[in-house]
Amino acid sequence: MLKIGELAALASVSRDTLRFYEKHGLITPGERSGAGYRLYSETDVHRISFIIGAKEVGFTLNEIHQLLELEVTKDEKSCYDIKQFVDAKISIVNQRLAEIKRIKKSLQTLSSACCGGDEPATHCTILEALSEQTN
Amino acid sequence: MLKIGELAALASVSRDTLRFYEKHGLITPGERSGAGYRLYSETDVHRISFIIGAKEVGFTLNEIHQLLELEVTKDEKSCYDIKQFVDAKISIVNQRLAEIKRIKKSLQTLSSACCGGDEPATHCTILEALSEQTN
DNA sequence: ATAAACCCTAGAGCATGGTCTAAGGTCAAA
DNA sequence: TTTGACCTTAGACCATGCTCTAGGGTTTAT
Repeated sequence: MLKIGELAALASVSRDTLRFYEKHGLITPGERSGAGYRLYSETDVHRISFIIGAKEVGFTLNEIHQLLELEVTKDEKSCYDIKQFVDAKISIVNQRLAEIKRIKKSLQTLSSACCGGDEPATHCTILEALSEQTN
Repeated sequence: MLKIGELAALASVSRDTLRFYEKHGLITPGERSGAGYRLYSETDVHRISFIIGAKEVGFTLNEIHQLLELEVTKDEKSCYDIKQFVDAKISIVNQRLAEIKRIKKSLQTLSSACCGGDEPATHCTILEALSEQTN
């Protein structure tokens, strides 16, 4: 059984983060020592590593919550359910990707229209472009 | 001179948003009517459209603040300064882009390793992959 | 025995970009 | 004149993901 600081070190997160995850239902309390210290089992360690893995691939804590429910009830779920979940996330990520690409393009258009020279920016094309009504 | 609701309609933002921008120093008060109503001039309209344009190309409100300062003092700035600012933002956007692409790839790897079939997810490769220690 | 290092709780604070509420005052039309 | 649509303020609230503080108890090493 690990104390919170030990698990925190193991998982490279802060103690506060672990308590935060607990408060938000991502990781269930487990046991407590006589003095009220949290004690983490193997299962808890596994769960934390699941959370961190999911965070790393871009799931929000909310989505991880849902994933954990899928995991807990996985014997009643099909692979199809799980894959659907991931695919839905992929399409969200695709939207964000498109949005960021759009932004990048706009910025590049701005930048390349500007001479970038020494002259005062009184009539800088960048500032002028930003002032234009878009709606 | 426009009242706040008129400018809000014109700019397609809420009245609250305009007051919020004012509170955060993005748009200076301008005049007030006898009853204390905000009155927006042509210059203010121009400024709002600048803010909205900048938001649309992906600048944060903080960055817009800096851009507005550049705009106000543009006679003392060079095109070089302005272009530098935009280019710095482009490199931030590039980082975000790379991060999102990484996430997308991870998700696709997860998804494509999963059979997606009817069988119970007891040994679903997705859940297993998420559980693996990454550090 | 005492100080350092750890643990606990509840709750505030941060950054981002607003939205909403309460409790009022004002203005225009019917 | 009274209703409804508009305006004012200060401050609370939302989501996201923590981080920090205050005020306390415990454990461990010297």
